[in-house]
Amino acid sequence: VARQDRAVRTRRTILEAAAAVFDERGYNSATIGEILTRAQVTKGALYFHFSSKEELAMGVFEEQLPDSPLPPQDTRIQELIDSGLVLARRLRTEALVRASVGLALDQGATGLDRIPAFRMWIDQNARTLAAAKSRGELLPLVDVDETAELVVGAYSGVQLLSQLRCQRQDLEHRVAVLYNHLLPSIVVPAVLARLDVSTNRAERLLGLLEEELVPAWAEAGTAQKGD
Amino acid sequence: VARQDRAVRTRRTILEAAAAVFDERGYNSATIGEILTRAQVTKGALYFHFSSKEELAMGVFEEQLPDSPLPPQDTRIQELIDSGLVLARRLRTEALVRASVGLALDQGATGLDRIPAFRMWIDQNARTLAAAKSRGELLPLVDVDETAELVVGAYSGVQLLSQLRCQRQDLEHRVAVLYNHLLPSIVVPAVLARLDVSTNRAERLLGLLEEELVPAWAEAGTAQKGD
Amino acid sequence: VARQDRAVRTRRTILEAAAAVFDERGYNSATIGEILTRAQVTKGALYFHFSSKEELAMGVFEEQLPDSPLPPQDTRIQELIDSGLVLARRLRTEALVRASVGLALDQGATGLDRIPAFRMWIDQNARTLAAAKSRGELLPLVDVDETAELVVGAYSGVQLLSQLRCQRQDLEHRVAVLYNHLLPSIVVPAVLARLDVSTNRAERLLGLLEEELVPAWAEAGTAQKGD
Amino acid sequence: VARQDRAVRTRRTILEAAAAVFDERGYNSATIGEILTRAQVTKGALYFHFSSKEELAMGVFEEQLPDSPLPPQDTRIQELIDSGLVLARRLRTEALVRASVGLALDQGATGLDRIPAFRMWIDQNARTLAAAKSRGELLPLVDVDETAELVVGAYSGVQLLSQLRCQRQDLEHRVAVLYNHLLPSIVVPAVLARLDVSTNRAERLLGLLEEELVPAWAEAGTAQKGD
DNA sequence: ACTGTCGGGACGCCCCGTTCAT
DNA sequence: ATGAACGGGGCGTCCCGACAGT
Repeated sequence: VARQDRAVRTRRTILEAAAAVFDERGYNSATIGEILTRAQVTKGALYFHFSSKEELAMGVFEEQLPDSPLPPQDTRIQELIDSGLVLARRLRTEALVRASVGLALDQGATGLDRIPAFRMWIDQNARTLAAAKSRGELLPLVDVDETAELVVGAYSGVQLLSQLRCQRQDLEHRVAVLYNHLLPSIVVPAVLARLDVSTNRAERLLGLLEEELVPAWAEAGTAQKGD
Repeated sequence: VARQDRAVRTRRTILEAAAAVFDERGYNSATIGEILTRAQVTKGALYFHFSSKEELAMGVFEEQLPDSPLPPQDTRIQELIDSGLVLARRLRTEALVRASVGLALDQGATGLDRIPAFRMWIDQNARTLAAAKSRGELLPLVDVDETAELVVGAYSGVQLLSQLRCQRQDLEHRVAVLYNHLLPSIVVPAVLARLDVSTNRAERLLGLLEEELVPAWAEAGTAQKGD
Repeated sequence: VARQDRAVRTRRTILEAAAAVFDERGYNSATIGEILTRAQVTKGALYFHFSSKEELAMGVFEEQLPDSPLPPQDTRIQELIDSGLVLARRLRTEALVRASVGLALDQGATGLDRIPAFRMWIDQNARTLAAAKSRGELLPLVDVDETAELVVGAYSGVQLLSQLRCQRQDLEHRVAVLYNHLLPSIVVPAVLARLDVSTNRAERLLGLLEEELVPAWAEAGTAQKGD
Repeated sequence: VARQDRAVRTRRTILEAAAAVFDERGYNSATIGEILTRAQVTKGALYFHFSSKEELAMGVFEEQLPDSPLPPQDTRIQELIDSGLVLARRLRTEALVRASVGLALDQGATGLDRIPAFRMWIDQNARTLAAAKSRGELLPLVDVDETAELVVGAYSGVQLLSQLRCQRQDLEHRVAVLYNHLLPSIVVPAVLARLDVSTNRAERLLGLLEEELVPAWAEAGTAQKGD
């Protein structure tokens, strides 16, 4: 099994390097060669784990799926905000997440099916919004699907601009601004007043997670999901 | 001089083809070869007009600068909306505009200075917002610069998602949704009630422009600018 | 006739520019474009006078044929030396001569027949050596043809090395050294003692020429040639 | 390791083909394509071993450095002659040597540092001449450095002319002629009389080398070097 | 099972000599 | 004599196999 351990590590190394390069250069300009150099791995190794550049990209793509589940909140809409803020933070700190989003937005990623990634993201938001609506958190006129697409689209754009202007350094702030501007037209005033959209909320949330309080409500969270 | 006419036409043909390819493939994946094929032009012709792929991209970039001036409106904020809606429409109908925006958002466009394009767009919005604010159209807490960046970022993302999902066919609708969600947190209620954010407004505005009523208030518009 | 004057001047301008570029870059790396720029002439003009790059090179090649005839000397061998020293000087000062020699030595000059140039040069030397021999200036064992080829070959190499080391700045000195080393094995001691191989001899000779004493023995020279 | 063997062979094949093409066409006119064809190798193979045309040229350049050491002789000046004659022979029989010299003389070889090659050659000659002088083999007025440069330059030119006229077929003869003409003004008569400058001397020397008498005085030679 | 070396070839960009209408 | 267009290659990049070791 020692063998497999190493294999897993190698795979991870490659993925990490690929993520970095994809993020910096975009799919097309990223070269296998640079990934190789950065991962300190040879062609043979890479092609053992991934049989093509495309598959490598898909590997990066899928690697970050396990969204860390977040602590449940009073309102669904707060949970929506939380996931957005946490994503912002992870975008700044985790190359794989960065590359994932980058790839999804990269027009040049020929042959990569970028739609599912957005679908998942949108659906996730739509589900949360639907739950919020059924609990009376949203204004009556809100169209859940439309809003979900809007939020994802706007978020993507904000992230892109942040990247262009300052390497995403102010991403969390920009995302907070985005939510602050969108929520008044989505959420009922009573709920709106109680939402926390502060910039450092993501940090606090992730702090909690690492304190291993996680498992507790991780289960609770999934149990509660179907309410 | 007839000679030069043809040159101008050729240049235009190339630009148009380049715009299409850049739009479809992204800067990096676009190949000179495909542009050549699409433009029905030879390498020689292309390299006579543009000395490199990069310069070609810059050509596309600059070609659409002439924002058609729009008719002045009662409120500045309505003018902001108008420019957004009109841009949405042009994005759907004009390949060059499409490519311009695509290029500006394209990470792979090495050596292309994408920042100025955004700067201009943001500044334009910031100026309009400032004017609106000084006329009491905005809520007191609105930070003009922050909001301008937000609007541009969100718009970009919405446009990107629309492209991905349906080739921008519903772009105008999505932009309208965006404005409908953002404005309540920006504009004072009194003004908000009078805004027109209908999807087909862009079409109507551009219809007017072509009726050549343009010159009339084009002058008036500039004269009034200083109010 | 004014027309023709201009044509001649244009032709000359082009030739001069071509010479410079050929000299600096070599035949293959020289580009029509650079010649055009340097000559301040358009493509049409160039292709009116020379129908191809090759022909242009041939033009450069032939332009310097008119070896300025030199004043006759007591011994034929001194005349041989004179022509070598004068060539050295012209190589330093006249771009066309430089380019001519450069082209003749340029392996990359595809399609250019470089042999005739050498033939002429060798034959010229052989003739002078033969005359010298018939007048008893040479050692009995000297093989005129062999020696002529040797001199031309050695001269070429010395020139090349001088170019490589210092842009031919010391060419005249090197040529003098060459003659000083070769002559003892070619010329009879009595003549050898009276030869002038000083470095600045070329300058003095060319000085004379410009004082227009030229025509006088120019005729005399050709008359005497057959002796 | 069998793998590596093949690589070494491939590398050699490429070098050989490159040498041939560089020799025939000159650096600039030589095309990678022709080298590929001649070597029966694909671009991938070539660019695995050499990352650019320039580096390929440098490879050719360095490959022939190992001057076969020659048997020591009674006089240093004879050793000088020997090295010249042997080089002449190798120029005729070994493509790599030919290309090396060709490249060094090729003006078009942009980016190739041709000067060191000449420096080495000149210095080698200068050292031998200096040794000869200190042993009283040379005429008192001989300037060692000047003469070394002369010899190298003249040799180069003679070689060039031989190539042009008959593909270097008579190179050894021409080199012999060169030495025969130069030596009388360099060497004292007593030594001069005993020198062997016969055309086929190179062949005899190389014959000895192959008879494996080599090692014997190869050591002796280096030991003796300091005398 | 995994890693490294060497090689294969399709393109990509662009340079450059040349022609054609005017 | 000119501006515009033509098109053949040139060099180099890059994704990827084919195997040989381990």
